[in-house]
Amino acid sequence: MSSRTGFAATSSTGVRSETVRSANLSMLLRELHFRGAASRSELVSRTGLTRSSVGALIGELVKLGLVVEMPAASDGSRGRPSPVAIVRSAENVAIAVDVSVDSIGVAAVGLGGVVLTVERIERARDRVSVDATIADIVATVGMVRARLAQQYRILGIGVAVVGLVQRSDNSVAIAPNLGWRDVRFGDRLGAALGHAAPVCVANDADVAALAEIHRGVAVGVDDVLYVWGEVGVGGGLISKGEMITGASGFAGEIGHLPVNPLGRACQCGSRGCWETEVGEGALLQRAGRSRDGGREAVDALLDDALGGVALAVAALNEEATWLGFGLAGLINVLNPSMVVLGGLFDAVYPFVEGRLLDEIKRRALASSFANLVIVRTALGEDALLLGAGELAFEQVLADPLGAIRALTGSAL
Amino acid sequence: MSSRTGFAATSSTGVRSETVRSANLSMLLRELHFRGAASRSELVSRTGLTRSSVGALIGELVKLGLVVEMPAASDGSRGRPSPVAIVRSAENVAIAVDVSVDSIGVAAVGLGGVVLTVERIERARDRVSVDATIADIVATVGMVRARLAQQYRILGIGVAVVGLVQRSDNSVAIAPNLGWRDVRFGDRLGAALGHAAPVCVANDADVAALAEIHRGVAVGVDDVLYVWGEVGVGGGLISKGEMITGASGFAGEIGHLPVNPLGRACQCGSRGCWETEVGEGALLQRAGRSRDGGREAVDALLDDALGGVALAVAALNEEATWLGFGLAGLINVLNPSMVVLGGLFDAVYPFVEGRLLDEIKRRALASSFANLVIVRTALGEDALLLGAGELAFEQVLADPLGAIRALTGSAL
DNA sequence: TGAGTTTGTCGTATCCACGAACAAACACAA
DNA sequence: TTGTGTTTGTTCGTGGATACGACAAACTCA
Repeated sequence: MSSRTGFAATSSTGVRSETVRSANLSMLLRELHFRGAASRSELVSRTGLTRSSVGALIGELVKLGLVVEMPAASDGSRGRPSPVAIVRSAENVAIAVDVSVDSIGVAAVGLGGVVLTVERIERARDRVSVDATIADIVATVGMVRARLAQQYRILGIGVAVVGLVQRSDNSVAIAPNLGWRDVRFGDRLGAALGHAAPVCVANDADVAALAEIHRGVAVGVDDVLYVWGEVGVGGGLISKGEMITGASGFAGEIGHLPVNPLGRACQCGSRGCWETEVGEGALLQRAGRSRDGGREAVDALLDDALGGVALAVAALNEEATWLGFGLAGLINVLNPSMVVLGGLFDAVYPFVEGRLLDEIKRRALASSFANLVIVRTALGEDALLLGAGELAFEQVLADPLGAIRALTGSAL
Repeated sequence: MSSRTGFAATSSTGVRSETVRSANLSMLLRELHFRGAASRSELVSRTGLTRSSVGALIGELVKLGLVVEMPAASDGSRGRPSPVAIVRSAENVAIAVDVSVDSIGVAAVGLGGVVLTVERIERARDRVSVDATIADIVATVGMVRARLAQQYRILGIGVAVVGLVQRSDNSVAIAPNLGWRDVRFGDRLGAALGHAAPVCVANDADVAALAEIHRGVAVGVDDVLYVWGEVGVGGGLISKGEMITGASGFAGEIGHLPVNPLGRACQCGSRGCWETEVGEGALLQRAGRSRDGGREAVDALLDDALGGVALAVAALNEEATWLGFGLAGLINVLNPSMVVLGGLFDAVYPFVEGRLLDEIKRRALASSFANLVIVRTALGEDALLLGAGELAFEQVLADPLGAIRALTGSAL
């Protein structure tokens, strides 16, 4: 069904002509934000709008302080040179926050996706309460902001949390590793920061997936399955270029796909969940190590495997088999054109590739496997912060005029 | 993220003012098609458009022959009565086709979702070739059309096929039960029917899900998991009110979710697929019956269970357990707000309900289970035809003016 | 029968993109 | 250096589409 008319069909709200303006502004800003600086003539050909329209629209974005135009330098080609429009990264920032168990990361991300400043603080396991977390975030945001020299405004605040996040109200339904339950985290953090910019909270795997489709290996890919492993396993599901959130925002909990009826108990209450077979603990245990050795233990295990230690190799083989078992199922269910592996799975990939692909090929439908690409993440440690930045920018990108107007104290 | 601006954000095509007209026409027609007849004043309040706009738009739909207005009867309330707009069902029909293994169904579905005429022909297992199928469809369409008295026009042709359908080109990638492989079915059927109306082909489970969200129990529900069982198991995934098709259109093949590492071989080449545990064959075999006894054997089994036959009860209990095992996984992955059970699962539901819910509750995340509703399908045998009708109407609904114009010989 | 209410219709205003005409800025060749 | 051709920004008028206000129409109720 190529029914992409350019409008969302389900919204039963009438469309006025101002909506057109808003949509075109949004489109242009998205273009500059995601695909980088572009000359006006490039924008004309990319958008299909006329020169006059693009001129007026860019003018409005400039007036909003989101974009500047460079004075039209000659690039050697014939004809009058076109001024290059570019987002004002340094002046329009998002505060990106990554709430993990062992650390809290905060970054100022400039429009366009540039990480301007990063601060990460480690924290003890007894400082993961909601209040302590918020206090730590506020302090770290202060550090980040102190290091920003120029004048700037904050367009939004994006937060990635290790837990189930209810997207409708930015609340955390449950975060087992933090001991949180039904916390209106977005509201509370917003109040604590005391800033006008909207706060948007999401699950960490979803945020990582967002980073991957906007700034990573999956740029331009419409149907992506992002799989992230560590102690637990999380996933981000992208369909038609958009996140599948599910009814409450809990979609993507692929770590709790039951795969082994005879498996071991999972912390979620079930047993035989995928993450009990492919999580860090299972891998380490199979290699005869302590389940909670963490990333260092995994690295040691991989060294062993390189050295040919049989137990390590066997453990990785079993990891590959179970990884393929679960992935094949998800591929059959979702038919993605790309699977992106992150975290633990990124690390072990070189050791499991052959067996993993065999297992997937054996279990996935041939038609779905045919056009599938499996890749490792291209983003480093800042993936979550990049994604949280995109989360924060989403509102401005969707409606530049409205969002900037909403920031009343936005006199740049 | 409530970034529903009314426009699709990713489309990098400029929006012109004609697009506004098209979107509003589409919206009004959708309203009348899905929610039934409505007075002009109702439409005004539902869409947020002004009286003048609604008047003009309805006028255009009338001119296109899609809608008629009833002469404004008084309904007892104060004020000037508003004329009621209603779709012209009898004059605007879709040809809906259901290609199953044992039979072919063809219906004429009127705009608004009224089934005007149905014909179903049984066919032998040796008449499932592509050519024979197309011939049978053409003949049956002829029978259906002969029974339509009034003058009418065909707006589209929707086809549900038991197999993997590539949505981009309406081709069937593989249909094991029919022995088809890489068949450009849409194009060939269109040519054979020799009609101007566009042909749209989709997987049968997807089509059934479409029927369910538009005309069944899932009307108005945005995130739905439709699960359909028979010999095989299929699924239709709805996210934010739209079908998740996957990159090629193969998404929803939940029957091939691996669930049992020690399971039996599946026809897909893998082993331990969900459908080898919950399909008709498995249920019958566990009850000591022949695997391919078909629906009659299942009914007999259910009778046995009612009579307290131990083997039948045990088989149903095991069915419940495995059904819950797979459903829990899908619920964790997709976080739907409603699961709809069809076919075999609809039939066995009264016998498995308790154990099924227990199993899901045990294995699904509490947060995802909390707001979940599990229901049986509300649609009878014609579900596939209703869904195929919606498939066919989609283009007209998305762009009434353009679609009608494209039907050049559309002089009603 | 008249007052009050709700709704359709018509003309005007507004918003927005398009298109044509013109000017500006460049490369290239004589 | 100058002129030509090319590409692009700008300005202004036009057309499409909805909003808004005024007025007429149709109905209920007292």
